[in-house]
Amino acid sequence: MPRRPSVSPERILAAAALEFAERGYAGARVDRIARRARVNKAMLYYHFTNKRELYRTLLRQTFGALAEALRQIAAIPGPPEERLRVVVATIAGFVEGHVFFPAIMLREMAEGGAHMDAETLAAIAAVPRAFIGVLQPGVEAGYFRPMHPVASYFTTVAPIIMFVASAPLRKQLEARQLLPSAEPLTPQSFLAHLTISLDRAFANHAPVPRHSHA
Amino acid sequence: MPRRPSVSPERILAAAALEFAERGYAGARVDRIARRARVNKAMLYYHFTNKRELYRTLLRQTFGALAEALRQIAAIPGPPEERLRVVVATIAGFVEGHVFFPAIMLREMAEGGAHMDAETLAAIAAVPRAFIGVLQPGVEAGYFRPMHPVASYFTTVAPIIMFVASAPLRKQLEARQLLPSAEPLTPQSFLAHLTISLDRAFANHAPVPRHSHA
DNA sequence: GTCTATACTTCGATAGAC
DNA sequence: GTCTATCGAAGTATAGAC
Repeated sequence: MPRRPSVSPERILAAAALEFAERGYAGARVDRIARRARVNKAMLYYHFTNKRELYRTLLRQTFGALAEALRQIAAIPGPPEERLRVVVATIAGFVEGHVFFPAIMLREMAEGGAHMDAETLAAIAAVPRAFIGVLQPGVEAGYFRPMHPVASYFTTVAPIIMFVASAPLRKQLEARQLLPSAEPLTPQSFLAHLTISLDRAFANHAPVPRHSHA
Repeated sequence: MPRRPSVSPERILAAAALEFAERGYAGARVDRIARRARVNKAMLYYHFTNKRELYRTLLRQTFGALAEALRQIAAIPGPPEERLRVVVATIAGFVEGHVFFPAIMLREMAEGGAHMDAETLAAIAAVPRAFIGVLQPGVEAGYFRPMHPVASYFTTVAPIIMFVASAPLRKQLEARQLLPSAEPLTPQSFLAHLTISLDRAFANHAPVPRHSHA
């Protein structure tokens, strides 16, 4: 994923991603996106019609890519616990390659789906759907305890997204020594903590049911 | 906490809370805040100088109140596991009384501390500090497994905030049947899920150390 | 403390030449 | 496809009467 794509629409999308992540939809400036992409503003409108369409395109593309990455995990062989670990690693890896994503995801939840059309909503929904597609078989097979799929989604995804998205704010707090932590928490050790936590949180301690006698 | 305080500054703050939560700092309109508070726009500037000061005041007040609520948990007697449950319930209760809070918290993390001064940063930092003040003694006493305090903070708080904040978006997805969930997940059952999850995730399975032999 | 009217600025979007 | 110039709307903030 090159940081400076040579084709205009891609460069514009890359610049838009950073701008929307940093400032939000309302705070983003079309002028600034064009400048960051080193294209003329009229060029931007030529390719994307308006600010809203540019934003929607970015959302569709980004959430779609994450959903696709998660869907591929379902095919991985091995115990459900292992796939859960891969889910966490996959989201973390996606975020590493799309640094703008956590902020945009937080903002979209706060906005409650404003400036979105049906297609964009579907792309967003594809992420929890893919997650649930990977995790739920493990619940049904009795490896994980009975859980509402949406609950397992938020318990897993929220910490990753919020931890990564809050990095700039945490950095500010640490610089002013407003956090009591001895050593700053690295992404690696946070992911290790989360993986262990989810392993324990989701494990089914009851005997694995063979067939339902209902 | 009355929804329609009779004094102007309070009414303005209440209106600002909703507006900033729904639209974010850049998307919020001073005109709209004034209208929602049923005060003249000039009145708003008379009390709060400008939009930025109004926003900062809101943040200080809100994060300060949550931190205060969390600090009081440290005094509650009983095992650390019980205090962890109280922490979850306290945050959930706070959110219930401050419906605007989750969206604002998500937006602030995404913004990375823009438009904040030292005092506001300190108020925000007070929340994790208070959380850690409640949880960390349980770690040191060996009731919880060794964890970086900031990691435990995000593992606990992120799911609550993101679940509640995402309610409007989830509602949209459910209305279009884009989520595979049989029944929609209620806040109550989500909190039950999270409480059990954290209980297991944080529990120390190793024997409780008496005194360090270091 | 409260209100009306308005100054000043910024921003999204387009016209129209090349 | 690309660029310059600019329009019109919307927004923050204030002046100044009461």
